[in-house]
Parts: sequence; structure tokens; C-alpha cells
Amino acid sequence: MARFPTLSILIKTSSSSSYINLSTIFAKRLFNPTRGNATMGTKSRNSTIFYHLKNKRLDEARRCFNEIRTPDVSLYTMMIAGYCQIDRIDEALQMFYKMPVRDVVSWNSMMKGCIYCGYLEIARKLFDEMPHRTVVSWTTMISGFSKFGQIEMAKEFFSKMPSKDTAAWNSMIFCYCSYGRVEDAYNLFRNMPSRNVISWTTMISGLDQTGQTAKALALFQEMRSSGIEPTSSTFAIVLTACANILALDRGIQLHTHILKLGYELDPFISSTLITFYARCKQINDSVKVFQENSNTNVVMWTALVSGYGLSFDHEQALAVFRDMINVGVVPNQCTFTCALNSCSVLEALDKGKVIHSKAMKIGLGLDVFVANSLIAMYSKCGNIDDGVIIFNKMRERNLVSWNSVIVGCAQHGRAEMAFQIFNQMEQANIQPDEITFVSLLTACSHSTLLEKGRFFFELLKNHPGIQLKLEHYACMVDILGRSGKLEESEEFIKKMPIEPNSLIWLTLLGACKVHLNAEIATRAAEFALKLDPNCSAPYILLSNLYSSLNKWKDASRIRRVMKEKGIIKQPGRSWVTLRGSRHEFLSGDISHPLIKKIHQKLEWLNGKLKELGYVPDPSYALHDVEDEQKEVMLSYHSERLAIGFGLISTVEGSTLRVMKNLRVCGDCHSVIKLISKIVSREIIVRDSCRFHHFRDGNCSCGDHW
DNA sequence: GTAGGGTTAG
Repeated sequence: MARFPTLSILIKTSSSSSYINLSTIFAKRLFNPTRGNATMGTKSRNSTIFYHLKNKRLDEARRCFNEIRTPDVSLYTMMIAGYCQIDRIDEALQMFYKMPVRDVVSWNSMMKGCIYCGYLEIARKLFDEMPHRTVVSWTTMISGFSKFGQIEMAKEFFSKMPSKDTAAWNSMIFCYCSYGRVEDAYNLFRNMPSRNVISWTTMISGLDQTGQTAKALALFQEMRSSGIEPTSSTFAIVLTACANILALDRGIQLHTHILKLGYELDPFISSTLITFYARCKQINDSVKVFQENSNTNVVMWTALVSGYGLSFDHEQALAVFRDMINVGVVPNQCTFTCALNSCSVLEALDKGKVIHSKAMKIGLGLDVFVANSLIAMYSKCGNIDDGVIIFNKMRERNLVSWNSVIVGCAQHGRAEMAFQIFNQMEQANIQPDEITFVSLLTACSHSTLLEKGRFFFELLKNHPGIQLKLEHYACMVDILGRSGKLEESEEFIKKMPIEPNSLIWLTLLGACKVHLNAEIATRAAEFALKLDPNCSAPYILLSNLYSSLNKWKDASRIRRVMKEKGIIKQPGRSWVTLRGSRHEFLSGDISHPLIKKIHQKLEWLNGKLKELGYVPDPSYALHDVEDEQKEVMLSYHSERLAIGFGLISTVEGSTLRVMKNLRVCGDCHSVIKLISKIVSREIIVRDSCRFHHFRDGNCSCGDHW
């Protein structure tokens, strides 16, 4: 990096008619410091200050500033702005009050600085104190109120200001848009005396951000028709709108337009294009945009990481993250969020841990966004304890932090901990939202806590500002059903103020299976199938229920109907991730290279199981339609193959993590409890519903699953 | 190079 500004800046000295390069002056000062101050002209001293201000080196700027006997108003103003930009508001204010003369620009600057540093009240005081106000003073205050959500104050100032220019109108439009009041914004937009490209761009963005993307694009067309040229900001916004509704062709047209105007290397445009193509499932075009821009920055890299994530290629997302680190680009909060999200989806605990340590090194380990992602990552990778540790360490938390840790506890069967954290949340005066309640109710259903469930549902119903959603009802149906209150659960569905979906009925059906109630189950299955005729779950659940009741004829009738309708059950799959690679097993799978050793291990385990008095429950073997055809024995269910593989491939005593796409079968659940005792290891199984922690012959779900 | 209005990654 050059220490001084390059040759582009030339100044004319007073003593000579020739032009002298700035760096020569700096060099002179550097090599001859004793002469420097005395011989330096005001102009060059100002240049030095500008240079330091630009690089945010305020102390050095101040040293030069102090050498000037009578700095003019503008120099003071620049120093003030410089202090504010690096959050040194006290020094800015001191300097402001020390100035011999203040003009309207310095007042406005000081107000802006206060707002930037979060001191709206001081800005307001300055506004009231200042001798003369211009339209800029008023507009500065309007954006200040807007920034802190004081819309009514912004409105009041806007109506009171003696004259308004376009920028003033724009700031009020932006204020409304920022808080979702697009109608109000649109009224102003239509009624303002003259509109510039910023007015149009602001309005387009406001419409898009409130989900009115079609209107936003129409407004863009109208803007074009009225002869206004878009700027790079406009393009960024309109491209985002296209991405939101996956309007690929429209976006490609914009891309052409962007190339014509030469905006393609603008970093804002590049990153927007990357995301646009990724969302439209054209990741190769994202890569092209990235590669064609030689000035990549952290946002563009992040856009590519997230782009691969949007394309469900999380392996590649993490590869891009690694490349980025290798070329020396420093990730920020957003990059970590994307990369950790990919780890969560891949359930790649090891990679997640590596990224966690990177974040800590950079000092972002407890950043609220990064920590939230870490909580989710640890929880989804089966390690809720580390998620809770991070949550407890956080100094700043937002609603997402609370929700992430509560949902994590719920999914891992830590109901008590979820409730405790919720209590803390209430004590901290943090308002819960829909997701908080889904998590709490999930915790109740996973541990079958009927009274607690009723309590939270009542709390939710009476909570102002929270709308009850299908998920809440589904949880309550589950809680009632699992508690054996099948009739009440069915009544509850019938009294729901919103239309139940198939999931609601399936939930009731699942509970009927647990409590072997064929009558309600039949009705629930009918409703579920009416709403989603091609779903296999009602057939499977009903057939399994009949099998458990030894009603073999009914069971096979259901399976026959299912076959006739061509409805296929999703095959059961289980997998273990070891050193970054995934080992997946289907039921009765013999394709794994270590299958012989796996079978040996399982046979050895079967012997030990028998010694413990375990008798297989044959009814579970009949539950699986596909298994029946393949003559697969219970002991070769996919989860057991995965566990057998895990046991022979990992260190004795270490925790084993297994993932499954469906719910763990009842027989396997009993067996895995015993296996955890036999091999003295913790086995964590994540099935389609939740996490099971098997340890010493027990499971964290307490058999409520 | 003294002040106000719109933009990118999640």
C-alpha cells in the first residue's frame, strides 16, 4: 500500500508557478521534520488533514489541525464529521462548542453526527438551538426520526418545514417504506411536485419489500417510460425484485441493460447478480459474474457462498468459504451465517467447529448473528449442550437467539430447560413471537406434558399481537393426542377457527396409532387423504395400527389400496457422517464396503441383547411395506446398519451421531437403548421428528415419541 | 475533501 496519495493530486504552490506533486511535499516533511511545520502552507496542511480524515486517523488529523492558527469553519466541520464517523462523539461535540464561528453547515453536520452515533435527543436539542435552519436541517431530523422509528415525529417535522425540496419528500417516503407503510409512501410519491430517480428507486424498493413485487416492477417500467435513467442502486433493487419472484428473463434483460451502461463491475451490482442467478437456479451464471469481476469483495464472496446454499450444494458453499479464507478475504458476520447454515444442513459438526474457531479468532464468536447461527448449527448437528453454552455466553441477544436455543432444547427433549430459558426471557422483558410458542408447545409434545401444554396454549391465545397458526394447533393436537385425550383432540380440530390441513389430521392419526384407537384413526385418515390424496403417511400409519391390533386383513387391505393407487412409501434411510463423508444405509442394504464387518458387529450385539432378555417385537417387521417384500429382518433396519457402521469406525467411548429420514421404529428404539448400555456409549439419533439421546439403557425422549 | 434523500450478501 502506498503511504501517501498518488500522483493524481496536483496543487499549485504560492511561491512558484510550477506544479508540485503532493507526495513530494509529504516526502519532504518525512525526511526533514524540523523544517516541515514552519514551511508548510495552509493548502498542503489541509491536504494532509484530508488524507488522515479519509483514513480515519483522527489523532493525526488533530495534530495537524492544532498547528493551524485560525482554522476555517469548513475545516472544523470536517474534523467534527471525522470524529462522529468513528463514534468519538464527545470529541466532536467539544470541538463544535469550541469553534469560534458556526454556520448552518456545521450545525447540520453536528446533528447528523449525533444521529449516526445514536444520540437523537442531542440532535433534536441542536436543532432547537440553532439560529437558522435550512431545508437540509429539517431533512436531517426527518431521517433521524425515521432511523429510530419515530414516524409520527418525522411526519410532524415534514408537515411543519417551511419549504420542501425533492430530497425532503424522498426522506419522508423512505421513512414510511422503512416501516411497511407503503400506502402512505405511495400517496406522497404520487402527490410530490417533482420526482427524481431517488424517489422512484425508494418507492420501487418499498413495494418490493412489502411483497408487492409485481407492482414494484410495473413502477420501474413507468419510470423508464417517463424517461428517467436508472442508477446502479435502481438496478440493484429491481434485480432483487426479480430474484424474489424468480423472474429470470426479466433479470437477464436487466443484466443486458447493466452491461450497456457499464455498471457490471459495481460491487453492489455484482453481488446482486450473483444472488439473482443463484435464486433462479442458475448457479453457473452466478459463478460467471463472480469470475468476471476481478475486484471481488467480501460481499461478493458471501453472495457466492449463500448462492451455492440456495442451490442446495452446501459442499460447494463450504468449498467457496475455504477458498475465500485461502485468498485472504476476511469473512464477516454474514459470511459466517451462510457457512454455518450450510454446516447445519450437512450436519457437518466437525466443519462447523472449524468455522466456529475461525469466528472466534476474528472476534466474531459472540456476535449476535454468528452466535445465533452457531446455536442452530450445534443443535442441528446433535450437540445442544454446546448450543446452550454459546447462548449463555452471549452478551447481546435478540429474539432469534432466544428462539434458537428454546427450539434446540425442545427438539432434544430438554423440556425443563426450554421452560427455564423462557422464564429468563420473560424476566428480561423480551416479547415472544409465534416461533417461541411453537417451540414451547413442541417441547410439551415431545415430553407429553399435557397441563403445561394447555398452559402455554392459553398464554398464547391471550398474548396480544401473536396470531395463532396451524403449527400451534398441530402441536396442541399432538399434546392432547399423545396424552390419550383422543376425543378431545378430535373435538379441538373441529373447533379450530382456521381450516385444518392434512398435517393436523395426520398428527391425530399418529396419536391414534400410539393409543391403538382404530375408530378415530379411520376418520382422521379420511380427512388427511381428502386434503392430500397422494400422501403415503395415512396409509402407512393406518396399516401399522391394524397390524398392532392383529387385524391383518385390514392391514393388508390398506396396503393393497395404496399399491393400486400407485402411492409409494419413502424408503427408510440412515446415515453417519465421518470425517466429512456421509455413509448412508437403506434397510437391508449390503452395498457398503464394510458390510461384512457391520453384520458381524450386529450379530455380536444380537447375542448380547438376548443375554439381556430382549425379545424382538415381530409386529414392527410387518409395519414396513417395502421391507416385507425384501425379507429383511428387523436387525437390518437402516438405523441399525448405520449404528453398526458407526461402532466399528469410531473410537470406543465416543458419542455416535446417526441421522434418519423417517421416525425410528419402535423395536429399534428399544434396541438402541440397550446397545447404548452394552457398548457404554452415547448414541444420538436424529429422526424426522426430533433428537433421541440414548445413554446407559435410556433415551432422553422418555419413550414419548 | 464542510450538511439532507435510494443500493448488495442472511
